[in-house]
Amino acid sequence: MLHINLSQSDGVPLYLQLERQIKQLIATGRLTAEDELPPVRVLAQQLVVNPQTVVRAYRELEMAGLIYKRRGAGTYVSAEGTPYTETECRRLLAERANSLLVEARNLGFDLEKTLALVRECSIELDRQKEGSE
Amino acid sequence: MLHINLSQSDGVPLYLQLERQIKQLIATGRLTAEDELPPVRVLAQQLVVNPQTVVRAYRELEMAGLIYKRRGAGTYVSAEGTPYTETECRRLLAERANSLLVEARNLGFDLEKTLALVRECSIELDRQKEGSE
DNA sequence: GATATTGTATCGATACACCAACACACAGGA
DNA sequence: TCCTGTGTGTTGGTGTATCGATACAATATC
Repeated sequence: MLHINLSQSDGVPLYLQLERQIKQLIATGRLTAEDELPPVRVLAQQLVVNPQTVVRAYRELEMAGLIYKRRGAGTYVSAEGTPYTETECRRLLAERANSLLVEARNLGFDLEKTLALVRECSIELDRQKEGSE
Repeated sequence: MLHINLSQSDGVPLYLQLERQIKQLIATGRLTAEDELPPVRVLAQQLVVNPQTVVRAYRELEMAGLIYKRRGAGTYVSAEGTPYTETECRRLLAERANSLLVEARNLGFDLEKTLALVRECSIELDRQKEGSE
């Protein structure tokens, strides 16, 4: 069961959110060569999204060379995955952290208040995760 | 001169990015009642975006009661500016925090490591801020 | 071969961003 | 008083992207 979280309200297209998250799973080795991805219908149902949206994400990932598909069989991680380095991970996350911090600051949340919020969200995420496993 | 930054690549619709940032400017008092917003064409040129995109953002903000428009005159911040309640702020930030956490988790960062990163970024932001003031 | 499972193709509704032409408000001169 | 120019927001139309619904085609399994 992949841990993927899609937001309907943040404006980023669903297929793009999905594509990015799968990319990260591959990049960090949580999905490795020859691992099987869920069938489009299954993942679609899990994410409460149209199968075509998953198809779109899979297609983009295939074009990027990260996965390959075999009709009737399934979708698999290809061997050529090029995981991000630790440094790249930090850079990616730092960008997100920065936009969170800027927005928090604009809304009157200081650092400690923001950190507390992140902690709360983390607990909430864990709770959801447990419930679904 | 409003300093607003739109990203063409993060997937969020331009009008929505614009709308959110103006909302924040109002929420934090950088724009206050009766302040005049730039004409749609001017802001559009500044942001290198179509005037209609600004129109869209202004329209949404007007429907939210945050600004009002006078044809031939301009666009102004309305007096009733109550952009966000404390609850709404939390909800907004919680969404950002969630996407950060999901991405962090996917990239192999646990909670504590993520919090440490956020702290670092905050320090870095402060340093930049000092430099530019 | 028959059937289930998987990905694929096509179409429609809606949203986004752009472009061009329009309509209103105001100021200043005839 | 009228006209006209400039500045403002407004309206309608086009192309592309997103997302969904449905029917299709290839492969695996028995």
